[in-house]
Amino acid sequence: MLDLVKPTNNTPASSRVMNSEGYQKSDRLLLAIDCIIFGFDSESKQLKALLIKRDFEPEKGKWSLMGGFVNKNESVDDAAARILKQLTGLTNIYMEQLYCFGDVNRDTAGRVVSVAYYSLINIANFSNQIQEDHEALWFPLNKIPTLIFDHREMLQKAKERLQQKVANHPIGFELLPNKFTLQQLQYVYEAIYETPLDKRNFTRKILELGILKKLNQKEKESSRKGAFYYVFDKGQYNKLEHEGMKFI
Amino acid sequence: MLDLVKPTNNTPASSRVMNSEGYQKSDRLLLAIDCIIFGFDSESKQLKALLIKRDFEPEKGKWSLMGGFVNKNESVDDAAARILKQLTGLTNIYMEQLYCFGDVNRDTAGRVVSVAYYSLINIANFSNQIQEDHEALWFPLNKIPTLIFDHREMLQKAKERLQQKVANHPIGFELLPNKFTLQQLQYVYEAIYETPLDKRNFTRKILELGILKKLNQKEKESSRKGAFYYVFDKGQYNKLEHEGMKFI
DNA sequence: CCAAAAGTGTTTCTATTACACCCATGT
DNA sequence: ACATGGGTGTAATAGAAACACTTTTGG
Repeated sequence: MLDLVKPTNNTPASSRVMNSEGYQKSDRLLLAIDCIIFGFDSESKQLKALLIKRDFEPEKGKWSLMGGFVNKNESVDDAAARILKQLTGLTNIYMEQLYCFGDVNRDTAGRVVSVAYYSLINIANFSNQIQEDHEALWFPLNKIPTLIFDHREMLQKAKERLQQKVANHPIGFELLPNKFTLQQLQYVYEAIYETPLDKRNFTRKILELGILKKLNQKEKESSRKGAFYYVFDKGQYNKLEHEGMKFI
Repeated sequence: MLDLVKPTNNTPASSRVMNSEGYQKSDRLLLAIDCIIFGFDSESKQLKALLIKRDFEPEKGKWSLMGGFVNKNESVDDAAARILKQLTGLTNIYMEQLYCFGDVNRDTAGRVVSVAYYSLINIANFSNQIQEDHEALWFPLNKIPTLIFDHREMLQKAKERLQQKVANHPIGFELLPNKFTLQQLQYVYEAIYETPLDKRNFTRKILELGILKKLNQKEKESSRKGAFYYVFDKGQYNKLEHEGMKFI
C-alpha cells in the first residue's frame, strides 16, 4: 500500500508560518516508539531492563529496546501501549513518555524519529513464553550490552527520569507484586537510587505517607518471624500521585 | 513535490516486531514543532508567553503557539531552533524539549504529531518588527486567551516543567539581560513560582552558589541608592548546569 | 531632610540523619 | 537455645523560614 502526501488545502495548520513559507508540502516521517521496560529482580535486588535480540540484518545479533511504529490512526500513547503489550503481554502498565529522539541519522536505515517511553512492570508477571518468542532478556543496568542506534542514551535518560520521578511520585510500587513487605519496597528504592537506605528512616517515612495498608498476613520465606505484607491504599495513592509529593 | 513511502528492503528496523508483524509499510506522519516562548516583563513583574494570531482559516483569529513542521533532513531539535528563530529572530536561545503530543485528533486538519519545546528569552531582545510581522503578542500566564488545538495543555505543561526545572538548574537568568540586579532576579523567581520570596533568604542562597559576579556598576533607575549589577560566572554556571543542584 | 529601595544576621523551627537493641519464630 | 530477619525511638545536625533595621543618595 502506497501512501501519498496530499499537496495541501486541508493544511494541517499549526501556525501561519507554514503557509507563508511553504510548509504545505511538509515532509512526512516515520514515527517510532521505543520502550524502556524496567523490572525489579528480587533475587539479586537489582533493577533490570528488558532487551530483545535482533535476529535480522542490519545489526543482527545486537541488543535493542523493544520498538515499533506509530500508525496513522492511533495515538502515540496507544502505540506505546500496543508495543509494550507485544513484548510483555501486559496491559494497564505504568508507562510514561520519556523523550522524543529526533536526530537525522539516529536510525541507520533511514529517517525515523522515535518517541521513547519507559514502563515499570512486576517482573514476575512477565510470561516466559513471550520472552522466548522475542529472544528477550533482562539485563542489570550496570551490565547493559552494546545497543543499536541511540538506545543506550534512551536507557540512560530513562534511568535518570525514573530516579527523579520516584522522588516525588509513588511509583516504586509498580515494580512489585500486589502485596509486598517493607523490606522488598526498600530494596526497590535502594536499587533505583543505587544507594543503601536506613531501615528505620525508610519505614517511618513510607508509612507516614499513609498510602500503605498493612495486611494481617505475613511473608514467611525470608525470615522465621515473618514480615507483614502491605498493599496500597488506592485512594491516598491517587491523591498523592496527582498532587506530587516529597517521597523518600 | 510528492513523497512516496518506500515499501521496504531498507527497513527502518527499530525491532523485529515490525518485520514479524508487517510494519514494513508503516504510516508516515506529519511531525510538527510547537514552541512555548516565555519572557519576563520587568514592568509588570510577570511571566509571559508569546502567542501569534492565526490570520487564515480554519481557526482564523484564534491565538496559537508558534509552530511549524520538521523537515526530513533536519533533526527535531534543529527544527525547533529554526522555528523559534522565525518568530523571534533569535538564535542560541535556551530551549528544552517538553513533550510529544500525539493524540489522533489533536490537529483538526489532519493527523499531526507535535513535539513541543519551551524556551526562555530576554523579552528586550525581541524585535518589534518581527512581532508585528507575525501578529504576535505577549500574554501574562494568567490571561491566556483561548488557544487552538491542545496548545493550552502544552502551555500548562511547559509552566509546570519550568517551575520544576528552575528548582534544580540555573536557567532563570535566561529571562534577564546580561547584567541584572538581585531584585530583578528575585522578581523572576517570584513570577515563576507565583509566590513572594524573602529578600534576605533569596540573596543569601543565590550568592552562596557562587555563580554570580558582582560588577562595579549600579542600576540607578529604580532607586536613588542604586543596586549593583551582577553577571554570571560562566565557569561555575556550566558546572552546576551539568550536575544539577538545589536552587532556591 | 525625606522618600525609596539597597543591603545585611540572627533566631526559630522543621526535616534529615545517624544510630542499636529487643522480638518472634522455625529448626 | 539459637540464628535470622522484623520491628521500633531518640538525639544530633543541617537546612529552611521568619523576621527589621540601617544605609545611601537624588530630589
